[in-house]
Amino acid sequence: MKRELSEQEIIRRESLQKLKELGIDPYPSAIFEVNTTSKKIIANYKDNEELEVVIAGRLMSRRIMGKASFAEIQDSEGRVQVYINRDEICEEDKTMYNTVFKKLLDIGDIIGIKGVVFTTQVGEISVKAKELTVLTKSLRPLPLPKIDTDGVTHDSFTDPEKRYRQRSVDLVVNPEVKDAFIKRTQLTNSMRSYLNEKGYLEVETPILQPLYGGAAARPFKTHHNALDVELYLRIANELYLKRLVVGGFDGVYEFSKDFRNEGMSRFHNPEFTQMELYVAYKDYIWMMDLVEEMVEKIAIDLHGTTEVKAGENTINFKRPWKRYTMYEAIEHFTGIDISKMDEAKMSQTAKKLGVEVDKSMGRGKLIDEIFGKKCEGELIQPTFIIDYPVEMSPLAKKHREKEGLVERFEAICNGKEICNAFSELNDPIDQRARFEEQLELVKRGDEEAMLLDEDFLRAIEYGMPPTSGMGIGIDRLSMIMTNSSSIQDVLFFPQMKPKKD
RNA sequence: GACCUGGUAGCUCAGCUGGUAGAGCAACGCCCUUUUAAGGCGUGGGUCCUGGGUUCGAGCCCCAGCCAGGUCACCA
Repeated sequence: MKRELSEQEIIRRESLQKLKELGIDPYPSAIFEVNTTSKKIIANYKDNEELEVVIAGRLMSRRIMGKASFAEIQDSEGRVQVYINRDEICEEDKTMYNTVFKKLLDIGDIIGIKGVVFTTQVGEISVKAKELTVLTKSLRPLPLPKIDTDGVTHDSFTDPEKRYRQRSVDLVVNPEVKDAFIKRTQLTNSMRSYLNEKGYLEVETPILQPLYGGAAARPFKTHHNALDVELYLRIANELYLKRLVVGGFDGVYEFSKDFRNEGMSRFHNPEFTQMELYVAYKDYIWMMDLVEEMVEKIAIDLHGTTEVKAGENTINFKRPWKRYTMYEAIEHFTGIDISKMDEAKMSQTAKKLGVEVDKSMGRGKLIDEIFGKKCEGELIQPTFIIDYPVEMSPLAKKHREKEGLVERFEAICNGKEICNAFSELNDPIDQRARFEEQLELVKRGDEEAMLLDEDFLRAIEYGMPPTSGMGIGIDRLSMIMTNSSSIQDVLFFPQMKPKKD
């Protein structure tokens, strides 16, 4: 597996060798004690102050003018210019400047600078180097975008394939990419602290499961050698969290990586993150209030306001959000009241609305299709859609008043579902019947129908208190909160096809 | 999965109607002690995504494939 090295890589390896010959370790082990950052230097420097600093980072540009040079160092917070004068970093022996800095260092190398902050004649806050330390030699040339005085970027590294496949490089040369990921972590921190303040317990449940459940999706299959059993990667954590509610935890939540063996798109990655929450003695109406409050708080924590820009739209998470029943939403967007229609009439109506129908579709599926085609994309401001057909929701409790519906809601925002919740079905006899209906679907070839989980049924036969449960898509919410149009922009390492070569 | 677009130097890209493979930056060499995307002068660098085909001749045309992006479908 020998790779042909490019000219520039060969040169860098030769420089590496020469550094070693000069007795300089290109990969030293000792601590390099940094005492500030680029950002702090620029923010805090006052003229005429004798400020000694030690910084470290990547060498990102070099302007050599004989015996003096300017370079830019990029650390975790930004860049600062360094002034390197031959006679300031060298005593008698000028090797450190003439050979090491000018010849053997390359853009991308990680160096440490000890020096004094000053302002150049042109007025740029810089560090005058007194000591230069090689911390890591870089063996590959970085793609190197440059920004000119008009703010125009030249040679920017934008090829999405290369960016996603080589995120390390992307982060080095496009530091603004970091911002979305920092926001994403702030989002989960904000959510976690909200839930903790409410007294709910963060837990962990299995990713490797003998039976998958809790959602309608095709799973990834794997194999445990020692036990010689097939296992599945979880598609949801619902059934395990409910077992914990049976066991006496009244409020549990989990941030979970879930895995679905389905198509990919800018909204779908095979592994994605959800937060699921289950609270005993509550119902779905109560949960709507919680979702509103929590997401509003997240928007404020991240942006200092409830208004968030997402593409063309400005989304306002301020409470209260609009609430429509599914029938109301359909009537609102199509002008047709389908609530009293039978299956035949509804099928006709769907066809008229341009929805593709086939004979296998029951009433519930038709409603869902009409909603998906005619309403979901129109809902830009956060909106709750309430009361779903029972056929689509085998784990939700039947509606306390409305025949054929369940107590379920989704939160829709920017035309996409971000949250799904219901009053959890805790009647074990009904739950068994619903699983059996799902099994009928499996027999008819539905690859996404749920499996009957006997162990879960046994748990709720002991009695699960009335419970409200909710799942919220962290990737989708992150996309909205960071104004990203693709899920790949909020995942460090989105799934890509392996390169064949 | 379908359709559209793209894949050329380390990076960003040009390459006409099929006729010797190009530019800027980066690299390398020399000069230069406060510069600002790019100081000056000079030099080297290519599996034109892969495999077939047409042709005297293919980066360009044709076929098949790989990878990516977009749109749609699928995915509550």
